[in-house]
Amino acid sequence: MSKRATAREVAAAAGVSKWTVIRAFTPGASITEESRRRVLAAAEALNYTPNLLARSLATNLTHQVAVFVDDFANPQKLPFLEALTARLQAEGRVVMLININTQFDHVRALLNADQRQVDAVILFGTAFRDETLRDRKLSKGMPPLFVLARDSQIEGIPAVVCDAQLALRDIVSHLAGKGYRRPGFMAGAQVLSTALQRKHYFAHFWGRHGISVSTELSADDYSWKAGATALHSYLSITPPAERIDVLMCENDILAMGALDVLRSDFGLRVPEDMAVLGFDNLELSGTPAYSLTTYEQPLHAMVDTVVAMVTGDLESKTVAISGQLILRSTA
Amino acid sequence: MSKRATAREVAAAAGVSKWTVIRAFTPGASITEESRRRVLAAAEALNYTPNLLARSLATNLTHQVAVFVDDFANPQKLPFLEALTARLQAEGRVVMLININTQFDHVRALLNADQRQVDAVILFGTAFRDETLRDRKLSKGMPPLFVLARDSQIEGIPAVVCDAQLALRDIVSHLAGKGYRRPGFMAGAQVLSTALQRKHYFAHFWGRHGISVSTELSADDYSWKAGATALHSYLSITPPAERIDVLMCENDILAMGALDVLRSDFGLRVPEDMAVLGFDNLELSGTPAYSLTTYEQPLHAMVDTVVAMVTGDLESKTVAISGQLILRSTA
DNA sequence: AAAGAGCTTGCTACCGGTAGCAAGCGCCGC
DNA sequence: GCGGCGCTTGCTACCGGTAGCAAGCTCTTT
Repeated sequence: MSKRATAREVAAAAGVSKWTVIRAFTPGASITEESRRRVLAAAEALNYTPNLLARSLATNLTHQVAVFVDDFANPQKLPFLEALTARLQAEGRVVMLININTQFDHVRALLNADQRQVDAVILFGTAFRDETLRDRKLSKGMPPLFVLARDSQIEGIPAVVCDAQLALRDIVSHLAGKGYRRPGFMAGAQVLSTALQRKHYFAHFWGRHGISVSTELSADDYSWKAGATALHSYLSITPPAERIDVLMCENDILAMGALDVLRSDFGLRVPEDMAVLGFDNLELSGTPAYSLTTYEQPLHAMVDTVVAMVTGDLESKTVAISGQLILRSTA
Repeated sequence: MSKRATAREVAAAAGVSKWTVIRAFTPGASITEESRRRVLAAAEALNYTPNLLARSLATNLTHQVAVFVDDFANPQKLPFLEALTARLQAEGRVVMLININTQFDHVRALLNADQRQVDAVILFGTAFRDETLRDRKLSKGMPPLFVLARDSQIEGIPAVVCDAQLALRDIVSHLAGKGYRRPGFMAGAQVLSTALQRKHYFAHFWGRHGISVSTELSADDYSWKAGATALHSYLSITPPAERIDVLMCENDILAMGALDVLRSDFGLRVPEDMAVLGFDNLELSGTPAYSLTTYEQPLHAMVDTVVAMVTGDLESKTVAISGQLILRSTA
C-alpha cells in the first residue's frame, strides 16, 4: 500500500513542471492538447488524483457540508438524509454527519465544523438556543448556518420548513368539517419550536371555529413509546365523557404510539371513539395496520431549497413550503 | 464575518513565534507555563482554534471516517448511524456520510473518499463487488475498508456482522420445536451476501431436521411494499393446502409487509395459518399492531467492534457477534 | 523584418499547520 | 570559572495544492 502520487511525481514522469500537471486537471486552464495528453497518461500510470485536502487548504473551500442531527428515533430522518446526501453529492458536496448529544453538544459541534472548514452547516431538525451562538463564536467567520425542518429561533439564520400555517389550516378545516369538536394536541418535547408552531396554528384555526384546544399532552421525546406512554396516562386519568374526540400528534411516530394504546390497551375504536392524526407520512403510516391520516412534508422541495441556498443558487432566507394532507382512516 | 485567526496572528499578539503558539495547543509539547498562558490569552482574545485542514495535510491524518450507505429504506439504519456517529465522535473521529446510488457509485465514492484522505471507510450494509476494487484502485494507498452488518465478499476486507449461524440455529430450533414443518424464506435482493448467509443457514438447520426449504420468495428491495408485494403474489398463486406454514423474512421491514398482506388482504391468522419471523427488531416491530417475532442484532457490540478496528485498538479481522431471539406473537 | 498579440509554461509566494534540528538560556556541579 | 545538561524557543523544510506574474514561444500583422 504505497502512498498517493503527487503532482510533482506526475510532473517528473511527464517531463513537465508540476504547474502544468495541475493545469491538466483544472477545467478551462491554459494548456496545449499535447501537454494535457502527456500529463493525463502519466497520471493514469501513477494513479494520480488531486489531493482535495491540499486544494481545500489553498482555496478555502472544502465542499463539505455539516449536517447536525440530534434525534435518531424518528424514521422520517432517513428519507431526508437520503435526499440531502444525494442532492449535495450531485452538487459536488459531501455530508459530514454530526450527532448532537450530551457528549457532543451544539457548541462543540460548531467549533469542530468550523475547524474543519465546512462550507455550511445544516441544522436538521435540531433545536438550537440563542445563547449557543452568543458563545462568542458567531463573531469570527463561522460557516453559514441553515435550519431544515424546524423553525429558526435566531434572527438571521434562514430556515426551510413545511408551511405549518397552511398545513394546520387544512387539517383543522377537515376535522371541523367532519364534526369533531373536542380537539387535543400531543407535542414531542415542549421546548422545541416546531411543536410550538404546529400547536400554535392548531389552536389558532380551531379558534376560528370558536373552539379552544385545552388538552395538550406532551411526550418525552419523538418515539413510539413516548407517544404511547403520554396517551396511556391521559386515558387512565380522564373519564370517557371528558375525553377529546380527536388527537393531533406532532408527528407520525407519536401518533402510532397513540393508536396502539387506543386500540390495543383500551379497546377503543379509531376514529369513532377518538380520531388521530400524525405528521410526516412515514412509509409504515400507510400500512393497513395503522392507516394513519397524516400530513406529508414536501421533502424534496425542502431539500432542493436548502441545497440551493447552500450552493448559493438561491437567496438565503426563511422559506415555508406547503405539503399535502393524506386522508386515511384514522380521521 | 471576518476570517479565522491563524497561529501567526496569535503569535504576533502574544509576542512569540508561531511555533510557540502551536506548542501551546499541542499536549505534551515543551513550553513554559508562562508562555502557554500568554498564548492562550491571546488565542482567546482572537478566537483562535487550530485549522484542522492544515493539520490534516501535514500529518496525513484527517480523523474522518467515510460511511457508505446504499439503502435508506430500512429504518434499522438509523439506530446504527446514531451509534456509529456517537462512538466515532467519542473517539475524536467524524463521519462522512456517503449515499451510494446510481449517480454516485462505489468507485466514485471510494475515489472521493480517498481524495479527501479519510482515515477509513466503513461499508455499512452495502453490497460490494469484487470487480469494483479491481478497478486498479486498491493498488495505491486506499484507506482501509471495513464492512459493517454485511459479509465481506472480498478477501482481506474485514467484516463485522451478526452471527447468522447462531441466529438461524436458534430460530430454526425454535420453529421446529413449535411444530412447523413447511418453512419458506423471503429475501430482499438476491445478489446480496447477507441474504445468502441467512438463507443458507436457514436451509442448513432445517436440513438437520430432515426438512428442505423449497419456497424462496424474493422482494425487489428492503421495504414494506416489496415485502407485501412478494407475499401477495405468492399467496395469489398458491392454494392454501400447498402453502408454507412459516415464513422467515430477511428483515423486519419485509416481515411487516408480509404480515399486513396476510392479515388484511387475505384475512389469515398469524401464526395459526402462517407464522412470520423478521430480523432486526425495529422499534415498531414490538408494537401491538405487529408484535413480530424477530432476532435482534447486537448493534452496540457491532458498532463498538468496528470502531475499535478503525481506531486500531482491535485487530482488523472478520468478526461475527451473536444476537438475541425476540419471541413475540407471530411465531 | 520588426513589432505586437496571445497562448503556454515555469516561477515565486502562499494556504496553515507539523517535524525535527540547532541555538539560546539558565542552572548545576566540579 | 568553565563545561555540560536540559529545557525552551526559533528556525528551515515540508505537506500538496492554488494564484497570479512574467518570460518564452508562436504566429500574425504591417
